[in-house]
Amino acid sequence: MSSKVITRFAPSPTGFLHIGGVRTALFSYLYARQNKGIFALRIEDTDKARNKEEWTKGLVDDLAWLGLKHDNFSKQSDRTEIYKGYLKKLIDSGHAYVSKEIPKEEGERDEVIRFKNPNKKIIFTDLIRGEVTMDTTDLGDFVIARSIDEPIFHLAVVIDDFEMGITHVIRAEEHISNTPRQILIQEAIGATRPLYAHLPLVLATDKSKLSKRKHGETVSLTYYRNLGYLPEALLNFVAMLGWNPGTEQEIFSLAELVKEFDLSKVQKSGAIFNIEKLNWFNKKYIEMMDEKIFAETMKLFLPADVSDVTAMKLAPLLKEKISFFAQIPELLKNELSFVDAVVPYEREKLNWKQEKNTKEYIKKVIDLIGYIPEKNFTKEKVKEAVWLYAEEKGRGNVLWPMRYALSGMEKSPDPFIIAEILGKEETIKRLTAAYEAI
RNA sequence: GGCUCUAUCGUCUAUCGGCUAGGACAUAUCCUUUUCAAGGAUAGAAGCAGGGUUCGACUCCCUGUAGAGUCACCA
Repeated sequence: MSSKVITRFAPSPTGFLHIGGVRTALFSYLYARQNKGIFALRIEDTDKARNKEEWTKGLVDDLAWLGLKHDNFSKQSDRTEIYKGYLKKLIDSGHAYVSKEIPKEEGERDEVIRFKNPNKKIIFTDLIRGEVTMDTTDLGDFVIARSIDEPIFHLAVVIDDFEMGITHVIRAEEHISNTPRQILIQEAIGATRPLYAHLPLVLATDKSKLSKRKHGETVSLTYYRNLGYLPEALLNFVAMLGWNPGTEQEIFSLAELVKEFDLSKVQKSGAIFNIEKLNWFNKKYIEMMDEKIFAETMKLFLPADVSDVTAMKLAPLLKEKISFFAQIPELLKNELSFVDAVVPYEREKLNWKQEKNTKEYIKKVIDLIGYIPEKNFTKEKVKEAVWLYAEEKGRGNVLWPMRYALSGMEKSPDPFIIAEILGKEETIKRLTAAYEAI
């Protein structure tokens, strides 16, 4: 019988879900799903001093937002009795002992439980790195519990992985040096050894491990979530950090990742988190977004004073411009500020290059679009009304002043879409103002 | 410092002994275009160093170098 694959993601609730954690969770999820296995979420909250219930909620919520559904959920704080049983057995069998200590720091006990280190060489196979050998001698008799009721990380991990039947421990590279001592504990309690896969680290631009202390809030998923990055884009981006299918495909849905992901193709070296690439992925996913969903999401980032009608007209424009939603207010304030009011402009700039007949062109444009019924004032209709004339007189000669009169800016979207956004009345008003100014 | 891991364009990476070293992001230029953006095209840009092994090494081995991780009564 081949045992069913069971993977787990085991964060500690001491802060926001870390971007590296996102990838660890994703790879564990992918591996479980592609093998029709189980993906477990386990909250490692043995350190009472640092944990907060709200972080647990945040972790669960973030994972749900990403679409990484877990099949079962557990919390180490619910399992102290179980650890206690193992701890007793370990002490009775001589694998562990109560040790008198001299507390070095505040909060430290004068009595802890240490593991009796057999001081041997541990060799384990890592699915990504191959064979790793370490001598546990230099570990000494390490602490496995603060007291009989308070196990620490190493003990709890081993017991849980064993009891939950975890077959594949997929975790970050920083745990590689913890593995030998965990294997020692496994052997002492008679647990089977899971398969290990230590993922390369996600690095900051300076090549150091992304850490909250050093790199601030930009290491948390929440940060990107709040900026309006899409979960699909984040997942896709993070998946390509350290893994690739060996083909030239870059855009992958979660379902495709489940199909294509290959643990043995995971990179050995750390990957720098490159925001530019994330932006590119996110832009691609925004392009693929359904219009309605885009509009709804967009509203969350729109300043309160933008009316729903204007918002709807703005949507297609914004959709092709932004990389992430939080860029919207800034865009509205600068590039798209003409929506609210005429931007004061320089009269001479109404002329396309050295053109002298601008006044005449503007007049004609006002006439042409005047025939369009107000309720039918769309960018297609406006273009239709003006296009032939523009072709005749030279597109630049006609369209540049039209656009400049409407936006007051040298760079802006095309005049037709601006006209639609402004509406007939405002469009004619602005064109007339330009006509009179020149 | 000990232990461990890692090492191809600026960044993410392909190559599992045959390479004119491929792709993507970013950058630059050009085209398209009323401007911007988008789109299209093109360009520049890499095998850490030194030894082996081999007909042939980016690929395998060794040494060095560099970087990272870890050395808690955190996880």
